[in-house]
Amino acid sequence: MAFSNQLNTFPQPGHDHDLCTSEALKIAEERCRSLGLRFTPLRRRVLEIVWAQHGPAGAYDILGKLRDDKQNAAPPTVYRALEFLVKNGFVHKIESLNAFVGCGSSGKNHSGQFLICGKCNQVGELDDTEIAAVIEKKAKRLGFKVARPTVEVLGLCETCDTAANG
Amino acid sequence: MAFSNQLNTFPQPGHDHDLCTSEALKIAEERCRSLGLRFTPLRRRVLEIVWAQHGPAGAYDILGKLRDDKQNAAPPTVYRALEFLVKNGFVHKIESLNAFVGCGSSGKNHSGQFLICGKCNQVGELDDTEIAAVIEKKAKRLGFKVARPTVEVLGLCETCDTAANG
DNA sequence: TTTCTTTATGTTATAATGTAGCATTTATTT
DNA sequence: AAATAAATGCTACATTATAACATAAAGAAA
Repeated sequence: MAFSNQLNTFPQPGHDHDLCTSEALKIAEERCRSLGLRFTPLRRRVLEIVWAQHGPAGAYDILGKLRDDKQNAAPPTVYRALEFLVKNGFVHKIESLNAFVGCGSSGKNHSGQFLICGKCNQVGELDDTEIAAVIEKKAKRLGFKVARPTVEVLGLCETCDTAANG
Repeated sequence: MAFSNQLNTFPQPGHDHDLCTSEALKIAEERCRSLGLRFTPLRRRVLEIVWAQHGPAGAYDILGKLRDDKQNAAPPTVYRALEFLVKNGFVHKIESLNAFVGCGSSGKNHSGQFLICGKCNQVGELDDTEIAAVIEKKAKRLGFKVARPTVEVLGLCETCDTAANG
């Protein structure tokens, strides 16, 4: 399957937003089927909402959106769906923002590396093996066994930087 | 000034805990004086409490301890002191734990790199220029201007790993 | 010194984020 | 069809963090 849009790295201003979402949903659906995971309507809907933002979404933002078509939704509704989506690699939690973003490379490597623009709040996913390798190497040197490495880089994306400084 | 104890990297089981604390306080005091910052009794006490744990401390844990000798302390009391301490590099916030640890290298580089043991909850500070450089390089390649890079590695420290797997 | 100004702290209330626990429903297996 | 397991509904609550305004303390200017 070939996808026309970049699900990785930093999202470009003019990119096709809806296409990202529909591709992500399709990938999740397929992957769940092949793994025997239950991609329920609720989980699907939450994933859709997360992607619709194409930027970090707080759990309560998601809850608000979810309530548009599901009035009885409560915090656990969202948190449980997110738990499933995060556990299975369809969504990442950005710890420094207490927010969630769709994973641009579900199923592949999951290094958990993010570029967070402090201006437009967009998040780019890096998934860089060299970064992962250096972290692994240095940790190992200290006898530390790496389980889940996280890199969250706050800064300024190219678009915002250009807009600000020419 | 030479310090006998390792304020950096992963704390060893037998290390002199109190010495870490007193050294960290001394460093903070000196640095504040030289920079014209106000190292008030409250801020000093909060820093002391953070170091006393020698592991990540939640804001409300700190508040509890603070109340032992300051009954009227409230959340803003602690959060404001922490804000000062973080801003000036004496304390780091571990985003993935919503907790705070004393900075082992106040005043030097502040790469914000942490090894977090999921077993004993100890946190080691890395401060590795190679890791920082790779992140910087890869971000730059995407036109991203790095402001504050954070690396939080969840895993198992040598002590816990040895204890578990021989 | 005395006043002015800034910075820090006190205090109350509330916002934002996240979970526990148990009932009910829906799916899967036997 | 019955039994089991998984997911969701739902209430209540726990944890983390901040807003807003009053007071006090420190530093700068007169």
